[in-house]
Amino acid sequence: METQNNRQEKDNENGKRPSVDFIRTIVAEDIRTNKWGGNVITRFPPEPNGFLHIGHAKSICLNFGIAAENKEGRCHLRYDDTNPVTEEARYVNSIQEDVRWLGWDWGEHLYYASDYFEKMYEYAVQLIRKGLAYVCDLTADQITEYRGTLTVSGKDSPYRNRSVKENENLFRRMRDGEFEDGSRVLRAKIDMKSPNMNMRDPVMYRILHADHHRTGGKWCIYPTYDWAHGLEDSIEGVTHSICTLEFENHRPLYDWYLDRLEIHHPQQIEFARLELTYTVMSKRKLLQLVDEGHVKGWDDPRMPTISGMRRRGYSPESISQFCKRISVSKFNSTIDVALLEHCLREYLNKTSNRVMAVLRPLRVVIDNYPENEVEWMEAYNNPEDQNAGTRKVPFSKVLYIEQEDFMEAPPRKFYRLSPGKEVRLRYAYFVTCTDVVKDDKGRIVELHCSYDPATRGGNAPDGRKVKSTLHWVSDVHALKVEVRLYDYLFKKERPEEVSEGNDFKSNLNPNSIQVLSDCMAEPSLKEAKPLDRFQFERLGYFCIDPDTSRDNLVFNRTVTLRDTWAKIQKKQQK
RNA sequence: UGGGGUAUAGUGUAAUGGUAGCACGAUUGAUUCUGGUUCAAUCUGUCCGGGUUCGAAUCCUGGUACCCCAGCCA
Repeated sequence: METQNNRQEKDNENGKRPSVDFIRTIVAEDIRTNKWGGNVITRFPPEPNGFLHIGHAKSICLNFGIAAENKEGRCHLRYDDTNPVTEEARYVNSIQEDVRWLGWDWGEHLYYASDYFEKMYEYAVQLIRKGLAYVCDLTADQITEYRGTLTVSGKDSPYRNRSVKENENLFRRMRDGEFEDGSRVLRAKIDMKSPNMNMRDPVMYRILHADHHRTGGKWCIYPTYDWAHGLEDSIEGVTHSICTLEFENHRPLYDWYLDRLEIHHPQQIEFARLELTYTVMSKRKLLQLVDEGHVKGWDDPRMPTISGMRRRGYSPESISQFCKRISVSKFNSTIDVALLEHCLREYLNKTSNRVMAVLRPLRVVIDNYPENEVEWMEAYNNPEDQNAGTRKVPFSKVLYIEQEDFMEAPPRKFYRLSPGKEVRLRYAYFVTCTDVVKDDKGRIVELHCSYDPATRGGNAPDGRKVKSTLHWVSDVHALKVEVRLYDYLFKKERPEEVSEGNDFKSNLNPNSIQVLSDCMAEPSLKEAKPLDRFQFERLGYFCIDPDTSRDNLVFNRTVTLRDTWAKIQKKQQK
């Protein structure tokens, strides 16, 4: 919010009007004209049938954000729990945890659509009495048939003209459980010839003898989305009911119900849902990945779920920043995941303590360094944050460096270690490679180097420069840790683009996870706790996974550092 | 001639009749004890055709493309 205010000030300085998205423009105009008595009441209305994902975060930041920006604003967290067959209490809990983690507070405004069931029933009776709703005995197939198609208008149900009395009686008996699932529905009497399919006598209630996660067996009729949603908004006094684009066609129905009932009528506003490259965003597809075991659960660090991203090492700040940057519009867009990663790195760079860890260790012996000697070298915890202080890192005769930091026959622009070359070991000494030891298959197993004692701390008194600085870990002090490397879940930028006969899962990336169990980390990491974040120098940002145990530290790679060398390599290969 | 939406650099997003700007990205260079960070420069754009106007991304008009709708899901 601070950023938002700063931006507005800056724009005003230039004499320009602050640029805000179209929804905030509407809200601001409504405040100016006192349309809602100065109130701004929004809501975030998830159905508890899955975990929240980054797309929901966009909606959360929008709804809670708008409320927070306005003096009289508030945002409700409301569970849209009108379908007992797909909803579960465990989802209710995860949703609250995620919204809270993202930094938002609904205060006492936590609501459930299921708490309004009685009230909704009464409103339905009102509509029946006004002759605007009727009980229909057509089967589901028949209803579909009578509805017509996009280009052919529908025809009236034979039950459309039942008397008010009969409708009231039948509806009462639906509620009382006299009828089987699917045998009858309550429908709004609107217009079977409407070009908008949603207006062709939509179903308001269906019979469902199913236990609800909150109301248990109390109800056997459940309201449909269109009937329920506007009532929920109305009952809560919502002013701006913000939803995604696919509900645009439903707005006339939203308006119709509230107009006929003559009750508080919020304004529905639609925006484009978030799509991201290299991932899928629909709950249905994410559920499929979980159920079919393509990932280890809703909170798998590869998932675009809030819980997955949290476990991966994302901060709420970076997600909020991302939502701010992408803004809100009605254009169906796909955001480059690089922008998300940019926001992530931006935050992590400023806040993460640096440590040294080696992912694929290569043993290095410093031949001229005294046996059994240990020096504790001073290292900055975070060069971006002076308050982060320093720590001591042990240096000794036998070390590990990264396998990829050594090449026997280096290509052009390879600045790292190779035979005869001198490099710096970060915060320690300059070393020169003197010998390469191989096994009988010709694989490099050990390096021998000499060090220059005059370069202690990392600088040469004679002023000579070195092209490269390597990270390292002392053998005897090293913590052996597990590191899980993640890549995009899908190989294609747009996983939905598939060849004939395939679905999005054919684009799954088989290498989206790689587990390294023989990594070496500096000893300061010993006391790290789940969700602690670090930068492994020169490698990326890492976060302790909850799978960590006392004798096995497990790290998730949140995101790599930007890697110019990798780009050069890629180009050289071409 | 079913209805409802949307079109601005590669990706997003501003400009509300008056210099098409910003971010990400890409490229190049500088700085650097992280090939990180930071800094500088460069790159690429108004869907198409007419019209109104001194002046159009913006207004009018005619096209085109894409998205959504035929659940008793939300």
